[in-house]
Amino acid sequence: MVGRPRRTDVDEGVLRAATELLLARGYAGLSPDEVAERAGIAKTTLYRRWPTKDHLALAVVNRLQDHDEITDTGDIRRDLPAYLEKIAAGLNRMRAAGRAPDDDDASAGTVAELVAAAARHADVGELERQMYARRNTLARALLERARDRGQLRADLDVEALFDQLAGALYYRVLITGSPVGRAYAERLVETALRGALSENG
Amino acid sequence: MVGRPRRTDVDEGVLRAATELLLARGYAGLSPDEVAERAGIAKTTLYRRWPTKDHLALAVVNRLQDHDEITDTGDIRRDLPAYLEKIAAGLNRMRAAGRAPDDDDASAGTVAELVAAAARHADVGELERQMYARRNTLARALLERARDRGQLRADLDVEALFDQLAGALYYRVLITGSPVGRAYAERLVETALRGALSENG
DNA sequence: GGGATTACGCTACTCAGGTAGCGAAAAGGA
DNA sequence: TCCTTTTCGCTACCTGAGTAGCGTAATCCC
Repeated sequence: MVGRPRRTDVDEGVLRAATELLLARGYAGLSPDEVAERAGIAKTTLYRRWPTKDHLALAVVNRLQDHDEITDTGDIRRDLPAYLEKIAAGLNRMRAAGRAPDDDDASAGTVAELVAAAARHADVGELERQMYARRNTLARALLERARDRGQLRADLDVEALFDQLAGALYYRVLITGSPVGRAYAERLVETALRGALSENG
Repeated sequence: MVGRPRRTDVDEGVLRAATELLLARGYAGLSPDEVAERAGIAKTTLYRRWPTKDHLALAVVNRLQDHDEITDTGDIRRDLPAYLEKIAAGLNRMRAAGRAPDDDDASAGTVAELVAAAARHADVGELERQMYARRNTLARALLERARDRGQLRADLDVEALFDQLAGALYYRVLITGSPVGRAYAERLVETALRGALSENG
């Protein structure tokens, strides 16, 4: 490596400042100018590391993700709602970013902006998908173990099932604005596990 | 009514121009300046009718929705995939807006921008939800008829089921970037109808 | 101790979405 | 006819995201 090295403390300072701003004022309030000022660097330096505000915002959210482990008690009816609730908690945190504590409008806030960011920049989309990938791998493994144990159908379409569960959560947050919580996670799992057909359907 | 009346032909001209731009160049290429110019009006007039670009874009998409009727043959296994396919077709059309015919990257394009627009402006969100409401009502009625016929469980959670089906489509378009089409719609319905549990689960 | 190379900070700039303010035009009502 | 009201078009402006270009600082290599 040749040339002047990057200051190693800049990334952390920037992400700290950006996190504060994003949580306090939401996506619209995340101003690159102000982040640079708070972090004590020049705006051009900021842009050298994160080429757009969208990139910066994703970096912030990525760092905020708790690297949740999955608990596998052996009973899919317990483990699955618990895991969905974790996903929902993450969504609700992002949904709440930048608004007053008593503000319960339907807006999806930061979640929606990140989805749009992924659509605007191919590389942001790529990173975002990697962020989800670990989580999805865990969930898929959970389902596959339950299937191997004989609790779930041998010919179950695991991908479709997981899309349905995670999808319903995102759908409510992004599209309908309905609440997602423990109770809803349980309804979801119950509906998906039992199926919709009647005995003679 | 007093005062100078609005020109009645402006709305149509603007929406025509905006539709052309949105379909040809995508959301980022939908420039209010250019729309106004093409429609032969002043930019300030445009903003008097649609207060932001997001409002304008929603108006365009709303007009593009085909007011699809639902077909109810009496067999939910046929009707449900058919209906999901219609939703998917709408999503794929928006997904394709503004890109080259051979461009099949994962981006959600206009769909994602509309979701973000709903998050940015409460009234846009409200309108968007109304747009979905009619569709959801139809689907819910379809499911309820099937339940009343005895094809679906009497105690089925219709809301959760619909969230799962529609949610999976949106999830793939917005989050994972996977394709949604006829084949996927059928996997989805099959998985949701049969349920995930094994016989002895 | 020189280059070569890369990062930093600064100033100045572009570009797009959106706004302010004003004079003129098109109506209805007295 | 004149007054009020509202729309229209225009010019000028604001704001926030992002860029160009330059002088200077820090490092590696010879």
